[in-house]
Amino acid sequence: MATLKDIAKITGVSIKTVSRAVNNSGYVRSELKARILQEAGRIGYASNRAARKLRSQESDEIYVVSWDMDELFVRKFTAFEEEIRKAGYQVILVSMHEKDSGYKEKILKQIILEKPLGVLLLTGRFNNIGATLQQLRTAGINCLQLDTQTPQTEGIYIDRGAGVYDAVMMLAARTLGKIGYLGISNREHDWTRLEGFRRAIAEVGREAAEIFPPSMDSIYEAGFAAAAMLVEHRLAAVQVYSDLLAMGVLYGLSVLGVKVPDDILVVGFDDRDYSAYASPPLTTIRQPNDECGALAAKVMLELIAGNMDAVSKCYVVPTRLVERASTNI
Amino acid sequence: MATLKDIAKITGVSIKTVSRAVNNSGYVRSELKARILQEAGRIGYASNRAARKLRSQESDEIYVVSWDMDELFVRKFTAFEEEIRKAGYQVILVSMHEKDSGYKEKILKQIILEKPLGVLLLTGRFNNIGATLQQLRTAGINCLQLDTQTPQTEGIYIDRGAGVYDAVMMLAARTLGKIGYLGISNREHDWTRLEGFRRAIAEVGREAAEIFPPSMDSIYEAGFAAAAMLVEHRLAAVQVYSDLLAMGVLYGLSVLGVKVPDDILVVGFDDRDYSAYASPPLTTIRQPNDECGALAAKVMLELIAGNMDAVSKCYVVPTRLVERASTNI
DNA sequence: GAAAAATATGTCAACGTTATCATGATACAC
DNA sequence: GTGTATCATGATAACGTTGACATATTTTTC
Repeated sequence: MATLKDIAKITGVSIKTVSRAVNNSGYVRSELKARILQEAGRIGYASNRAARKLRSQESDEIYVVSWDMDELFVRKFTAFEEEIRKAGYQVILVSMHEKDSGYKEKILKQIILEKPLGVLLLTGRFNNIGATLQQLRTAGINCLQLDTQTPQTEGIYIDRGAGVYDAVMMLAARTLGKIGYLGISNREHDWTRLEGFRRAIAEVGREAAEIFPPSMDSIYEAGFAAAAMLVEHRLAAVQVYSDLLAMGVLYGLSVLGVKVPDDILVVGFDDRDYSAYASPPLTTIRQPNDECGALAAKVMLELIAGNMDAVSKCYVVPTRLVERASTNI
Repeated sequence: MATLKDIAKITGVSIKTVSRAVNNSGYVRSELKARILQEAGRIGYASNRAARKLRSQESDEIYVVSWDMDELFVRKFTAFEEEIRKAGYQVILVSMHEKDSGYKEKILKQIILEKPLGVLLLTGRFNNIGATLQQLRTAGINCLQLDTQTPQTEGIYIDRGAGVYDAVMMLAARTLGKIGYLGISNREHDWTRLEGFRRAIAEVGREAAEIFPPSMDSIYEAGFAAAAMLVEHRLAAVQVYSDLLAMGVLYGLSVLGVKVPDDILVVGFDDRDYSAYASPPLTTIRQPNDECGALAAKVMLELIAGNMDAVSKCYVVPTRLVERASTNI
């Protein structure tokens, strides 16, 4: 492998000068720099990351900590990774899908030990994400969470209320009957969606119903069971809490012989992969996970650049309504 | 951060002796070693990976190269990652979802430059995966592919033919009518499934049909359009090439007013996340992606341990039939 | 035209680890 | 008792890079 020493020997200057040239730091005559860079390219020089890290005591690695790698995670991650890699840094993914709880602490210690350039917590499942962030910050590590669930004073937040508002306004324009909201019980972050629903209903002055199915083993089953409730309420349209719940609803309705969209319009939330493949394909409110990932990368790069107040801002990302057959009368 | 030097100072021995103790290499009096390790634990010593890599010229990093991170990939990856991390190595994920083709070569060069302990190619989309493997091997890097698609003389391979055979035998036991196979055109690796279908049909001596829908923009649409073909053939049951294709089929059938499973039994292939959420939930042949990932880790660890012929073996992994409502008469 | 500032290069040491070689011990054989 | 393994430790030098500091040279400033 080619080293700075090799280039120094070839060009007849000191190692330090070569270092300055390839790192674009300090002063080097532009003509000399050009010659050095040319030689470097010729012999295929690439900086030894281990040596650089050892000496400079700073790394070019950004850790992404995940809990479960579902598709929503993947969308965020790939967007983040692409942006970070473009900026010349390394992304290291660490997943924590481990059973015992001590594992989390162990991994976290390992990460702090590596003194990475940054850490992105890409999971809402940290039972104490605030404390973890604090722990990283006191260790002097740039860190960021990407939760998007709860409205926050800082961080990246998807405006779910506005998404639901838009969808319900669309439903109101397409039907004359009663519009329902199918939620899930006991979930705090359901609130933002419900708020959007109420705002839209108040604006159009339409008859409405808020339905909360009893919780079951799986969200899908809850949706299946809830289909009968929708029929009872004689809804013309329904906004469902999530795509997964909506999938259950679609199955339940088909078993009951209720046609979508002929008898009832259905809108989901998330835009999961499967929503496009449902029977019928599901209209849904797309969570812009890729945008969030890219945005997180941007904030991280700002942080690395020393712009510390980038993290204390609140970024609100809008959703997008994706219309498919389930609302297409 | 605590270093070997610190421990040496405390215990009053040389750095090298401490190094020997913590690395369990060379000779150290057992009583002294115990004392050193105790001190190391007390002050929270952890080996500096950068320094170790620089000096020893060998790393503890295993790269995983992916193309697209779909859920099947995620299942393989998480299983692989867990096993490798348990063995004390680092896993670094590099995704190549980049447009320009030169990108692949660039990343590959970067990886080789890092001289990692191993590389796992976790993608079938390398247009020349054999050459890439060769390139890595000549660079002296332990490497492995995890394609699972095509039957190979070496590597890990999912026995798709046997999976389809099992499913069709189940269908034959549940119905008396004609059984169909819905494939996709122009795909070489369709062959293994078709072979399984034919073997089962030959065994039960049942009337059968092999149907290949015209290719469309998306697999899902192709399935939707193919529903009519299934009806024309008056099939009692159908084995579909993939879950995605089957999702289209289910939608097409529902529009045509054909009931699943009352009028026709449907079996997919893959066990994607969405299959459990279809209308009705889809019986499918599960690809054991997690097992494959764990197996790949095992082979990789063998390779690292110097057991070079571990990679030249062929590992065949069986599928598993997951029965859901779409075949539940 | 002298002082100050910017430009341009080099020397040396250090980051924390491991490899090489050297040096004692201690044990065992003949 | 001498020779040869085995056991046990240390001194020193790397690995490739960058930081601190030194030293020229050129340019700018008043």
